[in-house]
Amino acid sequence: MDIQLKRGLLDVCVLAAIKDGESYGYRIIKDLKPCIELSESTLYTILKRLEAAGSLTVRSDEHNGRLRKYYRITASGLRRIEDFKTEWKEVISVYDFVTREDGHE
Amino acid sequence: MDIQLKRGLLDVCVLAAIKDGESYGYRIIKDLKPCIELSESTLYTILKRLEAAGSLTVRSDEHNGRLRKYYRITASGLRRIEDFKTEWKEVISVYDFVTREDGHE
DNA sequence: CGGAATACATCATATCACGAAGTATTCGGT
DNA sequence: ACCGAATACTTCGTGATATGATGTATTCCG
Repeated sequence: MDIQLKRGLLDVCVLAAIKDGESYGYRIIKDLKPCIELSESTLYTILKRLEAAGSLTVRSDEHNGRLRKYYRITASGLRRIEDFKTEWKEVISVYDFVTREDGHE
Repeated sequence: MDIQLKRGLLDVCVLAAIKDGESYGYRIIKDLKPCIELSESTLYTILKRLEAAGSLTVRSDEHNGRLRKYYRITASGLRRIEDFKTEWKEVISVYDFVTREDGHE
């Protein structure tokens, strides 16, 4: 998918990936793979950004002697998904403008 | 609208604004206003980018003693709009993922 | 006469996706 | 027992991009 189009979707995709329960980085990437592809460097940047914004919380835990960071969505993060849905109406109207058959007369 | 969402739409909006006939910068902004807002600096950056990409051609003309640059969409630009429509199917499937009621079980 | 509108241009800045590279552990196959 | 793949997270540099600020110059309207 075009990188510019992805920009508006990635953050909210990551939030959607954890909205039904805690998850961690590597698994988020795999869960999102059928939906949208993103690299590790991209994901961890996004997770940090979302944490800084208060959209999710982090908890470090040991899993088989290996560190894992579990991410959980917050109320603010859920709200962000709702805001996205609201904004989507605008996006659709832009899409309609772009794909309309004939012009502004 | 969220700036990240706009990023995927602006180029194609500008192309859509000239797809039914030549237009110029200031008018494009006004024509797009009901659809999507963009500043002059943004528009002229986009027009330059689209020209470099061969999506449109420019023609300078004098209008009431004042310079005007008229932009016309090319076949490649029209194709770009078609590509956008194709990609939109992916976008919709991402949207469905984000807004699905319940999780990946 | 003056300010708003028209019209285009340049620059600096902030945000962001991504590849590359690194560290460290576990697991499966032979 | 060994080795490569998979797991898991981190940091750094780069390139693309939207935007505000600022500038220049002309026309139109009250």
